[in-house]
Amino acid sequence: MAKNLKLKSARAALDMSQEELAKKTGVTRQTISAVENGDYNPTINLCVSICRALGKTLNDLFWNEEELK
Amino acid sequence: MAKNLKLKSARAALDMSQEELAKKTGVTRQTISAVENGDYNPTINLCVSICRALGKTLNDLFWNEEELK
DNA sequence: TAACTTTGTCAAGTATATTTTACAAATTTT
DNA sequence: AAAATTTGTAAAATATACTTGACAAAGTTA
Repeated sequence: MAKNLKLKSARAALDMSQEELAKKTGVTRQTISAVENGDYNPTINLCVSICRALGKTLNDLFWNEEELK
Repeated sequence: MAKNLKLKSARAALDMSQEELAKKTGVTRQTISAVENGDYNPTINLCVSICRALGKTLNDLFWNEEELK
C-alpha cells in the first residue's frame, strides 16, 4: 500500500508528533506510524478519530479522487 | 453503534441488493449487512470500495458533520 | 558532541473484522 | 397465496488490525 502523505503533512502542519496524535486518537504510536506508512488498512473509526484530531475530514485525508480503481 | 442509513439509502437509490454490492466490493453479503446495521467497524479499504461501487465519497457515506465527539 | 525526542521496525500476543455455512423472517414477484 | 428474492442473524473458523515491549536510526536541541 501507498504512504499516506496527506495525513503525514496534516500532522506536520500542526507540529504534532505521532505520539501526540496517538494519544489523542486512543491508539499506539506504532499504529499511527503504520497508517502513515501504508503498512495496513485501518478501521473507519480510527480514520475518523484521526481526522477529528487533525481538524480534517475523511475526504481530506483518506479519499483519492484520481485513482479510479 | 448506529445504523448507516446513508449507505442503506444510497444502495436503495440504485436498486442494488446487498448481494450485488457485496459482489462488487469483494466481500460477503453478511459483511455488507453488518456494516449497514452498524454491527461493526469496517476497514477504510472496504469503505472506499463501497463508496466507489455506489458513486459516493467517504464524506457522503461515512462522515457525520454533527456528532462532535 | 552529547542529551533528548521522534520515527521506523520487529516479534509475539490479543482483539476484532471478515468468511463460511446455515436457517428463518420479511419483502417482492408471479 | 405460493414462489422467489432479499435481509437479519448466529456460531465457528480464519485473517488481520492493533497492542506491548524493545531497539536502533535519524532528527532536533542544548
